Amino acid sequence: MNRILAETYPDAHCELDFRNPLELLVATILSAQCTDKRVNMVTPTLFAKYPAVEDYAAADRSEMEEIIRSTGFFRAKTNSIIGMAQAVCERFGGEVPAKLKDLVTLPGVGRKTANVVLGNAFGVPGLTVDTHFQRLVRRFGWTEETDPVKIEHVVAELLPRREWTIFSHRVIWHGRRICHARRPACGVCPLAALCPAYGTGPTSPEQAAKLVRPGPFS
DNA sequence: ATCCCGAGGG
DNA sequence: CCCTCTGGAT
Repeated sequence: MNRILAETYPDAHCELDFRNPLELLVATILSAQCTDKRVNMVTPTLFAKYPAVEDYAAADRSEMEEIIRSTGFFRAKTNSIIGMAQAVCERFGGEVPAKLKDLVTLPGVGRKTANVVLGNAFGVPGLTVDTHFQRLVRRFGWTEETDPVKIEHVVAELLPRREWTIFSHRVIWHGRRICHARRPACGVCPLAALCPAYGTGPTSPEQAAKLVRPGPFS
């Protein structure tokens, strides 16, 4: 399963734009229930206006809400970003912490967001169990669990630690392109022969081909 | 379990 | 109209 995904998505990587851990943390908070593409449309303006943690911590709420409005949940996300920044300044000396235990104490930062930052900004292997990941590993038949933490532990047992971050990206890319929540493109899926959920979506190649969403390296 | 919330696809 | 998009806090 992992081998085929690796061959299909040799260039899988984090698609959020960022230049440092703080920017990735902010971008990941914004990515909740929103496409990465949409996040990348607002972060250039956001990062220019708030270059440092101190700038977020002192930000005007309505000004920030205006910038991130199109990502949805904009009031909650503004509170999370400002609260996160204040906590980083007060409790971590202005540096984004590089430990899961510390990251999840920040407002608006859960286990999934923390693992994204660890894996992509700090080089610490982590499984990012998001909505795609949950759906896919269950369709693969790897687990029946619905609790993200349990799913994370099950998958951690099945893969070498060094594969955790890249595997998460491959799964997410596959979920975006082919294995959609609604009508997965089973007819053109490279995992079809191995997948217990084959048939969830259209199995004819012609029908399925119409459902494929082109990715950056399609 | 429910709320937060906008944008795009079917 | 409905559902879904790299969730987290209450």
